[in-house]
Amino acid sequence: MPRSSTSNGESSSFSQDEIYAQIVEALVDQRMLPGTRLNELALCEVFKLSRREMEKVLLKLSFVGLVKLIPNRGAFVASSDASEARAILSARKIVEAGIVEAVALRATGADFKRLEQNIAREDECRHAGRMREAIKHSGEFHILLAEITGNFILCDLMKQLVARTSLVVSLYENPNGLSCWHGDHATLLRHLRAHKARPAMTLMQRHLDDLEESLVFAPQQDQSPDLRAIFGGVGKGRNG
Amino acid sequence: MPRSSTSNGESSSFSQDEIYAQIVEALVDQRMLPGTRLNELALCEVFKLSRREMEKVLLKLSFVGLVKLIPNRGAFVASSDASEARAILSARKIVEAGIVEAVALRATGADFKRLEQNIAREDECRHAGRMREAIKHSGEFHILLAEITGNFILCDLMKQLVARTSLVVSLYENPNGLSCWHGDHATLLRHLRAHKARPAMTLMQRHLDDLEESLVFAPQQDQSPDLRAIFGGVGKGRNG
DNA sequence: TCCAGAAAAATTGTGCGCAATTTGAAGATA
DNA sequence: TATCTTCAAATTGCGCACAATTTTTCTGGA
Repeated sequence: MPRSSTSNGESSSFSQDEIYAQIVEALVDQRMLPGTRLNELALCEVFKLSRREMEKVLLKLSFVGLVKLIPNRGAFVASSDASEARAILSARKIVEAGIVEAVALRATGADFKRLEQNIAREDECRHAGRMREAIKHSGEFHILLAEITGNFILCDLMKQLVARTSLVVSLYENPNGLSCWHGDHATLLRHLRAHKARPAMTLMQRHLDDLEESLVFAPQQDQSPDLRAIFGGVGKGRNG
Repeated sequence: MPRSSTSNGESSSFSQDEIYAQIVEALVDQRMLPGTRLNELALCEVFKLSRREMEKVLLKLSFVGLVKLIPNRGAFVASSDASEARAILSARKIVEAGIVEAVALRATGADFKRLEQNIAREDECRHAGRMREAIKHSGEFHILLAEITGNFILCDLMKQLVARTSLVVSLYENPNGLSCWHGDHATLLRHLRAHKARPAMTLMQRHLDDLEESLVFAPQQDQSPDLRAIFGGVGKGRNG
């Protein structure tokens, strides 16, 4: 008998890793906003997973800071306060400066090709007005840089940090700001191709500085806003 | 009734975090070498923890790469191959360069004091011949640097990387090498006090380069060496 | 209508026990 | 003696059921 069956034989039966990836993707795509409660049984139902296995997935998500587990209350999409948000971006500045330096010194033609393709895809989405997809590609650019270093530890770390950044942006992005520093990636790629490490590092630093400055850390909502708080007090009556 | 009871009322009852820390400490102190099997029930017995809770601790240890969980076989102290060992050190070079730069630019007198005390303690142990303790302090120096940045993400990351480095060293250290670059920390502190970021970064880089070069990646043992492998083939007969 | 207080429902926490697998040892055969 | 097979012991994997807690709903009084 296959190991991952859930008492009905025809389930789609994803593996734990796949489900972890799917949830991360949903968070990155901002389909679930910070503070959203992740009902364990509902997740089990959706993914056809036992509670025990889902518990492990949620544990992993909490270890990487994407989910907060509150005893006896359950799992919530992580909702960073300003200090934590700044720590995430600060960590990125430090780590990505090093990554960019390594890439500038050691990347090959095939690597540049991958970066180029990513930028092309992002532009494509952006011009087609599919901003959500464009933002996703934008994040993947940074992960791609980590991949090019060939260091799986940095790669995992960047996946975490990019995902957490996505949550932070959805919490604190300036609704007026147009978040339009999308030329940066292309410029960075030129620096990398020319093996100009120092300018590449400076640009990455400024890229992340700009992102941080585009955020507005006004106290807009509570530490752990529930669904009710997010969707307002309209949900009380059940009639149309 | 207290939540963490294990059916006998008088247990020492550590929390999960405390036990996690204790195991990490044992690994860092090289009281358990890479490849050592961590028997779940035995750990439950020692720490007076239920299997379920211990499972979570082991899961966390595996997430940070200190333990490898093999399905149906259990938990083993992580035994990195050469490629993984290099990745760990390479990640440290990139991250710690950034940390050192941040510390050089922003650290205060109190921070320098902490570093100074750490160096003093390490020297003390070294001169007293308590090398194991000296090595531990040496590792803590690097964690201290991360703490001084005030960035908890970098701090957690460095704790992981230092611990994993300790495992790598115990696997690959050159038995002839004396591993005597212990003046580096003091020199680094001087650079930091003088806010000389660039020399400090270069020194840290060289410090880690030296560490890496002191390792010998000869194929000395298998991927998952069991206790038998470690303690040789002498254990078959039971008579003295 | 509004606000405590209590009962009910929903949800999470976790020990227990068995199934599945691996490990170790004993036995058979050449 | 060495090697393969077989069987028993040890160990991990995991569903289940109940306990503990929180959340929601219901109720009565001001």
